[in-house]
Amino acid sequence: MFNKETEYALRGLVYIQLQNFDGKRPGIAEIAEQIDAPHFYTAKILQRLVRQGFVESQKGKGGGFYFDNKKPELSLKELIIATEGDKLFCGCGFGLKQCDENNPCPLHDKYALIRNALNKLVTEENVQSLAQKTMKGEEMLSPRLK
Amino acid sequence: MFNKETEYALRGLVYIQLQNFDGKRPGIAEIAEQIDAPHFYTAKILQRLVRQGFVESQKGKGGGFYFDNKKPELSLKELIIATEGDKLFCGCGFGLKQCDENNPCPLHDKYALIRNALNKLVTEENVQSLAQKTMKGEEMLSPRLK
DNA sequence: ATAATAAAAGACAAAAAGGTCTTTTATTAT
DNA sequence: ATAATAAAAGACCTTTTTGTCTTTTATTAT
Repeated sequence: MFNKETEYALRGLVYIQLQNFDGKRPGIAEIAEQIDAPHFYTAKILQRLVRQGFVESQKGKGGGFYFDNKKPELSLKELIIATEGDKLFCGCGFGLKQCDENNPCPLHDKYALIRNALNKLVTEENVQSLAQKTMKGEEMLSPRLK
Repeated sequence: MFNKETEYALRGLVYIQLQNFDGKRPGIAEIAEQIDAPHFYTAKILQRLVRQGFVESQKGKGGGFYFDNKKPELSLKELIIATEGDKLFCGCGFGLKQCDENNPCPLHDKYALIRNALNKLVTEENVQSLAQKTMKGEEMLSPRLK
């Protein structure tokens, strides 16, 4: 469904938030290892997210990544649109440039229902809500990490 | 959602079925033009589908592509799995190798609902049912083609 | 038989996605 | 001040996806 970049970004950010809850600011090496993602690629992805203002970072000793509590929660939709665009949320299942109720592809009616459900999911859920689930329950960020 | 290969395969096969209903067997050039897809790439994709037995072809004068009426209808699920694998139907939204009810990622519960709905859609719908919709109604295969 | 036709096969290439690594810059504890 | 630390920047590479084109093979109408 999502591409690798989105998957690593999702897992990475949730891990950062999870550590933040605990008063810690994890570094790249720790993050990549814990979410089972390629070290340098994860670094590159997080750098982009920092530049876009989705997450903050601190250089130097004791540095790492963290969320600015003054900023609103980061919805999955914002994040996904930033990493892979909005095709998933607006695009036609058949790949038509123009496809809507008035000019539907043969898949439109049923596909639109699923697309709407997906929209709802990524609008409602955010990095913080997912981190909370991981903290409270059995949810996990990698096969190794509880 | 789907990759280009899947999109072209879907549109191409529905167009073939649509023409078959009309007693015709369209050739590559016609198909590619009508579904607004790259000529040679469409050819390559259809060749693969022929080799896999999803659709039939006839070389030489008067040749073209057609469906074998003796074969069962071609579900979208079979087709999609052939073109891009089953990640969409089994994979974890977070990209975890192992993620299920017992060992869920933080997105699992809500994501599984959507994945199931998608499964239902592609299991119920098939190339023939989509072609019928296109024939009867306002559904279209390309912005140009009704 | 022959010519015309149309798919099959496969080489090739551009673009995008995914990934690695080194160097630079900023920060901070000492 | 300095050394250690950690992110930022950016060059570079590999693989996959997407796309193009030429040559070959099969079929059929004549």
